[in-house]
Amino acid sequence: MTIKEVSEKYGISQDTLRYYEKIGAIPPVTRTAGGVRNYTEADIGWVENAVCMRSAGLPVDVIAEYCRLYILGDSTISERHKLLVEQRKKLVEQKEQLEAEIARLDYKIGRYEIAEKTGVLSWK
Amino acid sequence: MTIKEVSEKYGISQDTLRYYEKIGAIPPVTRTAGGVRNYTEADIGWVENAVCMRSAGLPVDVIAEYCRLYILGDSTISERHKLLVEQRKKLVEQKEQLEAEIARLDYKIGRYEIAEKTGVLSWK
DNA sequence: ATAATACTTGGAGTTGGCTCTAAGTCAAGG
DNA sequence: CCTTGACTTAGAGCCAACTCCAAGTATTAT
Repeated sequence: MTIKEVSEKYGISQDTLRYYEKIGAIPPVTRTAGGVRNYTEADIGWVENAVCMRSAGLPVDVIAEYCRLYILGDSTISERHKLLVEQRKKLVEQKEQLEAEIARLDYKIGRYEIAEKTGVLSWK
Repeated sequence: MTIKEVSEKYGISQDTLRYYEKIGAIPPVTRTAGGVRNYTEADIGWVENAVCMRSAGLPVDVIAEYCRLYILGDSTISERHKLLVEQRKKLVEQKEQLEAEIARLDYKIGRYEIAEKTGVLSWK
């Protein structure tokens, strides 16, 4: 698969794909004899991994660190495990923040709906 | 309340408080005769609003826009309502992204736990 | 009154994550 | 072979959200 196809498949720019490779958020991509990127299924799996992690807000350096450990082989299994658990914890915290803010907004929105019916906004 | 106290109360820097005021994410803060910030309860309410919204990832320009509309008065009630509803929608989408990624991580973490028990990591 | 500390401002610098540019190379159609 | 368009690189530029800095003013303790 060409960089263009992968870019379209995941809705990210070709620049971003090259950037992820440069910083190590995905391992070096397979190339043709001429040096052109030719993504294999495995390469695409790594792209998908990076895209999912980013869409949840994981920083690129964490993704790169995971990737680096993976390349180092089995001796890094427990480190990778630890990294994933840490990141999971952060995501759960973020989710709780989001839920709290959604609840806050719901309260405010409720007030606005009353205000629009009655013409009175009884607060700040 | 001084800027230092507010900063400590909410765990954000004095620089950030001044920055929020400069860009309009909070309305102009009450001052002493000498020009020193002296946060009233109302000012603190706005700070809390900004901190909550930011912690959920709402961009500062949206917070500033809400604040601007608020200052314009009752004629902007329906606009403010709309803004809140839009932002709520974005937060719900983010939350869904987070949940999906947490589930993905749980799957991976499960694999690592099996790997650490059996010595086999049966995948990539 | 004076020193030490906390505040003020405008503006420059930093970080993360892209995004764009320039100059050159590769691949397919005519 | 030659053109056209997609690809390559290193490196510069951009945006959001701070964060820091310098130079000056205010407040507090002695």
